[in-house]
Order: sequence, then structure tokens, then C-alpha cells
Amino acid sequence: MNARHAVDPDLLECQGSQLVHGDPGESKSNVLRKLLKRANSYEEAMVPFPGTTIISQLLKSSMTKNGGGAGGAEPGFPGSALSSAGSEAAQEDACSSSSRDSPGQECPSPFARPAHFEAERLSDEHLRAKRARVENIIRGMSHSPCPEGHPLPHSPRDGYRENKRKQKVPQQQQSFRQLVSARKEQKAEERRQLKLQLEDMQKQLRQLQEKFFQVYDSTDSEGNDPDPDGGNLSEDSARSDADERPARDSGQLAETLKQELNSAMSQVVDMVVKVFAKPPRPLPQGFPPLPEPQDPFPTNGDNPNFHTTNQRLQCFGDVIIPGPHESFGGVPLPSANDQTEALPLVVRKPRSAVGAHGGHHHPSLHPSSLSANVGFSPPSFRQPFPLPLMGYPFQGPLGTPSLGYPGKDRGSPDSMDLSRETTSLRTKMASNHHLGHHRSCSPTHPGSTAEGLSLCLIKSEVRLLFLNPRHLHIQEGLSPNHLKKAKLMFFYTRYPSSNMLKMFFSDVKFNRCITSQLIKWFSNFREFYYIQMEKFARQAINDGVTGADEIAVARDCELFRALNMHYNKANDFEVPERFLEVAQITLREFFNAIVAGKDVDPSWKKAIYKVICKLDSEVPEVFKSPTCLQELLHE
DNA sequence: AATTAACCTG
DNA sequence: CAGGTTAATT
Repeated sequence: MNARHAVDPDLLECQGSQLVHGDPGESKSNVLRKLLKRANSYEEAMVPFPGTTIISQLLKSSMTKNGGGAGGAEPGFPGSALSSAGSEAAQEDACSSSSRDSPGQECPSPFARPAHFEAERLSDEHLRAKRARVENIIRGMSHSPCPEGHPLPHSPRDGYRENKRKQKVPQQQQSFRQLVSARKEQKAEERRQLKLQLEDMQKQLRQLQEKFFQVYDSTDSEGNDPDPDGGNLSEDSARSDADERPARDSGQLAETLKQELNSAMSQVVDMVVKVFAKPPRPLPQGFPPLPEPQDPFPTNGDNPNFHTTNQRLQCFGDVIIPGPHESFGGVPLPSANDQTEALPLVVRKPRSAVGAHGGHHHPSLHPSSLSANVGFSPPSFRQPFPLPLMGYPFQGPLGTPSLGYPGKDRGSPDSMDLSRETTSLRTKMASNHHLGHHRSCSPTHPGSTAEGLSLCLIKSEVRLLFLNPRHLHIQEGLSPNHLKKAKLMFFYTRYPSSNMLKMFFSDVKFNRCITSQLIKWFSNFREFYYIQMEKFARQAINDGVTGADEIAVARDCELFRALNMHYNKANDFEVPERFLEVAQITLREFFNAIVAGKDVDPSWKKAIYKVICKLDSEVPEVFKSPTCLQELLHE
């Protein structure tokens, strides 16, 4: 009997990845709805187009209004009572729901009625006119000499009614025409209004953009400020200078940093190009929820620039925010202080962050490089980034932990920054896409059209992505991705030296805390490893295994499943064969020791450790790359 | 005194 | 997985 038979199958079972529940974002879509209502005075319940901007929404709605009206008016037939009733019911719903705010209000005006209802009414009139014409013809026939002498049964009353009808026909036709022309006028007026509003919004957007760029440029120069707290670069060089190092070292450091910055930039460019190339994918909801409830991190109140910059930057994003503390149509929006962008975890006690397995990187994003490095950065290093990120969910089609971080459902805010930002970008792409569909604006005049503006937004965000310090390589903390990498490295080395760790986590700025944290990680890994070994060894003994050579560790055995579940939970990494051998050796060591009764000695495991620590193999070079996760897991 | 690993606990 | 403790090592 071998180990795989010796295990209680109930001990371990595959855990499905946990469902991520995204908040429906009710309030946000309400905001949008109200906005849109106010904008075009239509009561029709508009399903917020997922991930579109207000402008694209407006455009879209006006388009459907203009085009959909004609198509929606189907010819009336006697048998259409059902559909008529259905649409009337729908109309009632729309009315009741829309007038809920002010009870007693009727549906404002025909102008504001849903197009399909209006069409229904028109077709009804049309039907009556038709019927009248037919009856008119019949009546004319009946007045002609009847050879059979069978006049149609006509009561005096019928004659009266017919006279009325006879008169009514032209009236109806006239009113129909009037209605149509009135409607045309109304539509034209509505279009004018929409256009005005759109232009107005474009103006606002332009102004806000200008504001933004002012702020942006100023913060940019602030970032280059030699103030040690100004940014990582200066902090780094300051530190190295103070480290009594030769001047050329800092020169080299600068060169290295420049190179890294360049590569980061080019990677971001690649990513952005990828994002652009991809067809827009609708987001799950029009206006995803803010992540504040999940955010366990305190707002950084230490950074003097935080709030001001934050507020100043508020003018930028998918939605034009009226002002720092204003609201949209009476619906309060999160203010600058509400923004809960993840704040840096102090390296000293980064428990929450390090414990999080929340690497939410969509495979399609693969910003490669970046996601592996998007970790937390120190307070001084961080730049508040409210709007472009605001309103994007932690999860979603782009943010789902599809790379498999099924572990804890705590998300690491930082690791998702990039996802969120690219989501933002993609959202803009989506809105651009819609604009392009409905309106053939020439993109050659960016800024002069809504599409151009949207492009501007995208470009701006690309710039932000480029210059966001968080996307640089060097970081001061360990991210969930680093943890994942460390776990995969455990398949090769159980006892990595500090130097080795520095080599393989070159994108992390090492200090005592980081080092000891990494060491602690591997210590924890070992702990789990040895506990499993002892457990399965005892199990084998209990199951009657007599010789160590009966024990084998294969990929389908329970022991391996347990280990794999722990270090490679997403199972997206091919565990090296050597690890199986080492595991088998370890298991046999435990087995033999226990069988020999050595476990009576409190330090009986030490001998085993001594053996196992010699079995480390070389970690592949890829692991030295900060982007190794992407390279390893998606080949 | 500092570092590290194992151990224990939450 | 992190915090804390202990013991061993340098």
C-alpha cells in the first residue's frame, strides 16, 4: 500500500475558486440615469450602457430615438390588441416608476412619452383612418343601384353615424398629419436641445481637461522635486548618496532606473496598444461601485498634497464631476475624501496586503511586467489618483481574479490599480466605439468632436499610466504577486538564502523588513510542507505501510494535491519533477523516523531538515524576471 | 547584539 | 500568513 491509498479522501478536496460578488452599483446607475433623464428629458428607462461615458450615452439615446421611432411603429392590425396592451402596460410601468418621485404627475407630455407608445397611438389612428376609408367605399357601393335590390341594412342611426364618419375621415387625416409634423418639430427641438447640451458638456469637458493638465503638469514637476519625499527616484538616489557610496554608483543607479523606467514605459505602451486593439467589452454595469467597503486601509492623512491634489484631480475621469463636493442631479457623489484608493501599506506591518491573494489580473491585460510590480508604495511615493480610478470595481470582466487567486477574497488594492486603470481606458475605448458607430466623426480633429474628446481622455490616461510611479519597477513592498512567485519558487528551493531572495526579487527595494518577510514566507512554506509530510507519513504508518520504499509521491496523490493546493493553488504552474522527488524523500524520511520511534525526541525533525535543506535545486532564471509570473503562467 | 529557524498561536 | 517566543548561531 502506498501513500495515495493511505489518505482520507475527505481531508482535502479541490476548492473551487471563490465567487466574486460585484456590487450591482445601484446608486451609480441611478446617478447615470438621473443625469441622462435630466439631459434629454426622456422618461424612458434607459439601461445605462455599460462602461460608456455620459456623452456617448446621450448620443446613443438620441440615435435610438431618431432611428427607433419609425421602426417601432408597426402597422396596426385588429389582432394587435395583445401587443398594444403589453406596450401600454410597459408604458404604465415607465410612467409610474418615473413619476415616483412626484406622485400624481402624469406622463409629462407626448414629447416625453416613450417612442413606442407614441408609435402605437399613431398606428391606431392610422388604422381608424384606414377603416373609415374602407367603410366609405362600401357605403358608396351601397348607394349605387343595387341590382338585387338588397340594400344594406341601414338604420337611420347608422346613416347618422356614417355621416359623422364621413366628416371624420379628413379630420383624422388632418390631425394625423398635424401630429406627425408636430412630432417632427418636437424631435427637431429635442435634437437641438441635445446638441446644445452635448456642446455644453464638451465645453465643460474641455475646461476640465485644461484644468487637469494644469494640475497634472504641476504635480509632474513636483514629482521631480529633489525633496526626499517627493518620489521614489529622488528618495532612492538620496538614500544611496547618503550611503557613502561612490558617486558613480548613484550614476549607475540613475542609469538603471532610467532603463527600468524606459522598459516600463514601453511595456505600458504595448499594453495600451493591446487594449486599444481589442474590441470593447461591455462592463457588467453602467457605473460600477466604489470599492470603499472592501478597503481596509486608512486614508493617508500624512501627505500634505493628498487632499488638495486629490480634489484638483477630480475634474478628470469618465464622468465630469461638477465640483469637489457637489453632486449630480441631487445624487451625492463620492467626494475626494470618500475616495478610498488603496493606500500604501507600511512595510513594517503589511499584514493585510501580504496576506491578500488578490492579484486581479485579467489574462487579456497582461501588461506583463507591470502587474507583477504593481504593489504598494510608500505614502510619500503615492500619488492620489481619484477619478480615473473612481467608480471602477475591484472585480469585473477585467478585474476578475482569473489568474487564479482563489485564495483569500481580500483584494489587494494595489495589485488592481493597473487593472482598474486599464479598465478605465477600455471603458473609454468602448465609448469611443459607440460614438464611432453612431456618428461618423472625423477623428482627425481631436478635441473638436466628442470622439476626439474621448480620444483625448484616453491619451491623457495613457500619460497618467506612464507617469504613475506605481507602475515603475522598483517598489518598496511585497505584493501578492511576489507571494505567489515565492510560493512557486518553493518548488525549487526550500531554504533560499537572503542573497538569493534579493536576486530573485530584484524589483523590490530590499530592507530588513522585506528580507525578513520573505524569509518568513519561506519559513511558513516549510512549516506547512513539513506538517504535511509528518501527517502523511503517520497516515501511511497507520494504514499499514511497512517499508519506506512503498511510499511514492506522484502528481495524483493526495500529498501532492495538498502541496500543490498550497503553493500553486491556481494550478497554473507545472510543478517540476524534482519537487516530487524531494517530497518523496522527505516523506520517507519522516516515515522512517517515526517508524524508528525517533519522534520521541523533541528535536527529532532536525535531522530531517538537515537532509532536506541539501536538496534545493536551482531556481530557473525566469524567476529573476519581475514579469516571470506572466511568462511562466501563460505560455 | 543581531540573525535565523522552528515552534506556537490567532 | 503574521506575530511572538525560544533557542541556536555568529
